[in-house]
Amino acid sequence: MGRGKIEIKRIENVSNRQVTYSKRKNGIIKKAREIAVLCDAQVSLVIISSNGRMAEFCSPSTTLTKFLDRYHRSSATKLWDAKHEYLSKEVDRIKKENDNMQIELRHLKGEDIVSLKLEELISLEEALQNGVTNIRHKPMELWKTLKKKETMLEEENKHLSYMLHQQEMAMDGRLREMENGYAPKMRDYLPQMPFAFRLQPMQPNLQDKK
Amino acid sequence: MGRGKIEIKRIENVSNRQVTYSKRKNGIIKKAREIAVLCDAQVSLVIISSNGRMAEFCSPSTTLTKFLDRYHRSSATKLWDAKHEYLSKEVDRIKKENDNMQIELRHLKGEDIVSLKLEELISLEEALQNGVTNIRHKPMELWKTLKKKETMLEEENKHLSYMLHQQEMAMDGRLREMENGYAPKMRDYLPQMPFAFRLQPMQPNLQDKK
DNA sequence: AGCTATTTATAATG
DNA sequence: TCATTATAAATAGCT
Repeated sequence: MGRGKIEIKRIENVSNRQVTYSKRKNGIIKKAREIAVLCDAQVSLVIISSNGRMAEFCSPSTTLTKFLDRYHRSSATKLWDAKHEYLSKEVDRIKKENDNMQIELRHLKGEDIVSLKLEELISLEEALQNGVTNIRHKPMELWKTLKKKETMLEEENKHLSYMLHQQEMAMDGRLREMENGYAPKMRDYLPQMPFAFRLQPMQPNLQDKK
Repeated sequence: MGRGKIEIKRIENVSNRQVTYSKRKNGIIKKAREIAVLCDAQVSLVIISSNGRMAEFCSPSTTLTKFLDRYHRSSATKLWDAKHEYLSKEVDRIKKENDNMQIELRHLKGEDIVSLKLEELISLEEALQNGVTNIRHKPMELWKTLKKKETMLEEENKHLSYMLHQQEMAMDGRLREMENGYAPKMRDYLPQMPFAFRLQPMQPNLQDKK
């Protein structure tokens, strides 16, 4: 359509090319508007010239974004998704990491532990015990105190046993001696003996010991 | 360009509209290809008909994505960024959540606690103690066992003290009785007495108690 | 779908 | 760049 027919191939003459671009750009935009109006179609047309200038047409009441959303929905291509793939994967990865930490947290707080295997439970217990140990050594101190109390009581116990043993021996020795002599058999009236003497209490004062 | 001139307004006759759409769609796509080739331009053309079918042209060697990247770069609009905004914010939000959980985990594991305030430390300790309590009650059982041992030992202690007391009383009573009679003073040779009698051990077998 | 009269777009030119 | 114009191309209405 012009003074002469032209072959459809790149126009080498720069100014000729620019002129043709300008004319045809207007032409195609007009056509885009016409088809949009006449046929009630949605049209997105973007043209970038060889020197980088951009022109666009978008059918009325359609922003390019809305339009591309629709494009995405009706198109089988996943070009749009490809652009989002990295971010989406990142989101998924971090969400998974999040979930695992949530679970670990819940376990450390002692919730939801029925699902754990025995080994997991053991290492979890270790982790907790370490936590207990490390946090200003407070729980550890309680633990040590209790342990110390135990040791102390055991020693006290041994001591008392020893004392009791010696007493019994002494007593028995005396009784045997007496059996050969004058006094009645001690064993026979030990139970009925009055409880008259005050004894220094042998159990330690647990609160004062360190 | 046709048998008659037409006004550029929506064609009400449906089949007419569809025919015109089909013809003009081919025309505009041809024009798009021509301007792309002739003028070395990049063209994106997407048309969606009123009945939802989509047609597109994209200049050779330009995927729509690449094209839109270029569009984005040369355009002042932030349409593309807007699409990314949600995902980016999501990433940031979850990363922050992640960090907080990492910190909480470290604290529960007893690391990095110098930075904590006292109240935080206390509630952390409580959380840990709860964890210890709840995990299959194992630490709790240890705790209870130790406590039970303590109670047991204390009772044993009392018992032994009582026995010792009674023995001493009995002994003292006997000795006083003897002092008035024939035997030498018991106290004076108690220490040198032989350890001949076997005594039933009074301390409980700690392993067997429940 | 084709055809074709007619309109429209535009290449060449000034 | 802009206007003109000859001519190619597109297409409305018809079959």
